[in-house]
Amino acid sequence: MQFPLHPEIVDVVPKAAAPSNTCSSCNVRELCLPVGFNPKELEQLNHVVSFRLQLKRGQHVYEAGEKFKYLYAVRSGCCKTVILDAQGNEQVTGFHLPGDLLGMDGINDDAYICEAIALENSQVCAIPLTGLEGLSADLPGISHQVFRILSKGIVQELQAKLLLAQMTAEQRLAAFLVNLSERYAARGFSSRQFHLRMKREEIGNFLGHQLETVSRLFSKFAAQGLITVKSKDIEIKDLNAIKGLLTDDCFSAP
Amino acid sequence: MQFPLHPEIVDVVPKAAAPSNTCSSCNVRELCLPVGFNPKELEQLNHVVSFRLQLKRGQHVYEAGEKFKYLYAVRSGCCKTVILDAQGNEQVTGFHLPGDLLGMDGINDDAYICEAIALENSQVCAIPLTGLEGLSADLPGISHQVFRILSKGIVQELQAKLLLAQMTAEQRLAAFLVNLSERYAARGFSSRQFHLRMKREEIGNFLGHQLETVSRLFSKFAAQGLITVKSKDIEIKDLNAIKGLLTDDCFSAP
DNA sequence: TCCCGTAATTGATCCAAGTCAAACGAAGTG
DNA sequence: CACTTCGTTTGACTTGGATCAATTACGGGA
Repeated sequence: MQFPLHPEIVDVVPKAAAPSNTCSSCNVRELCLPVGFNPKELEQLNHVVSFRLQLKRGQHVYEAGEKFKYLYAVRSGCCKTVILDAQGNEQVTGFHLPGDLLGMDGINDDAYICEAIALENSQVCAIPLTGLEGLSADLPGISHQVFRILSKGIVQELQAKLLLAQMTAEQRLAAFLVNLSERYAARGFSSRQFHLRMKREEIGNFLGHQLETVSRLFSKFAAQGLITVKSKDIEIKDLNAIKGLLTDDCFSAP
Repeated sequence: MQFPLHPEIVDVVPKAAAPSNTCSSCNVRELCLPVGFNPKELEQLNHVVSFRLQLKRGQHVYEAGEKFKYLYAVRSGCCKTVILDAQGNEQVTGFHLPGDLLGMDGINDDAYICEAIALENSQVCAIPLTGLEGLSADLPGISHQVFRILSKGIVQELQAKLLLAQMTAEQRLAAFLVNLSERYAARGFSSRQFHLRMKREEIGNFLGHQLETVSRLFSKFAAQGLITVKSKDIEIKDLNAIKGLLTDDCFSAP
């Protein structure tokens, strides 16, 4: 079920053909690049978005080494980003939900360092950076918005560093669940029940562990009554207890 | 020997008093924010830099939680950046040499997430982001330059993630030495001999290991003839062999 | 509906790195 | 200069998670 690395044909959703498909009407606009934009700014952003891609599960949004052209905003679905080392080992660098921006690693060297792959059928919006720069004459706040979003990317990576450098496997998985729960909640989905779009192997890789470790910990958490696990369906039963694992104070008050 | 967290008095080096202290004349300008700038752009940048700080070893450039005001460029010396978790555990997020920019994590939420501390007597230049934004009317390339530098920060963190998630202790220390060696070389210092400004504990923390592990590996590398270690003075004896550790192919050609 | 390939679980064993501890060395202070 | 403190090295032992291996469960296609 391997899709071609870079599909020749993808469904391009032209702006004109789907007038409802705008940033102004997008239900993740407050989680995405235009967070806090006024209607005028939103309207301008509509014109900057070059196109929208409909991706099937397994398809690439962009590949490592490809020339940087766009930032991509996830509009629906779920993507993973991956960095490859010299020997071709994959390291999953993130899981991305609607509103998340992909491709920020490509600006520096004008080529994507990571690659982004859809974990389920997904829509992404292609936003040319030059287009945003063009807007900044009219709307001077745009550049600052991009600064903030890039800075947010840095902060997220720094926090991931903390997780990878200091936390136990148990804590990492707890942090992963809390993070997903909060992000689903922010998007209007249940924070208690959700369906994992990635497999154990990808979770393990992302967290710096093996898939067996992830599987064992899911079982352990379930046995402790913290969650229920039915394959990829997770139900959070005791969010506070899961959060409690993150503060490694083993003498914490009951 | 604990310095006050935020010293009341620091030596402020006013621009007017030290005309040679400009970006145009700075010997790390090609490694710093103005990489690739033409003389006109450099001249403009001189006026944006608000002040330069002279820091003693142990002094903070900025603290976590402090309101974001400036990006700081290391002009001389060496700084570390540190992120603190909920329990106050420190995670060293980077070691910064002349030309490196600090504080990019502060843009997102308008407050610094990390803190930056001088590891030796150091000079840093304070660059207000608003000042850079002000320049972009005249010099439209400035914003893109900041995008690139923020993107570079993201790429560096992604590579660090790869290191923390996949590499053995040996590989991490090897990567650390190669990285330092290359960065010293880029600054015109010896790539073979250098003086570590940080202690074993800080190296270990940065690499996600204990200080004992770092110490043992320095001894091991020395026993293998890859380096010599005299306290904090390192001499690289066989850079290729050290690089070879990074490609974990144990059947690599001789 | 039944297959078949993929994903997930669980067990047994092993090892890299952590932890604890002790001794040594270097650097700053009165 | 000696004292004290901080940093480093090295050893002995422990352990969390990796690795190897064997089932079991799931999901998509005919």
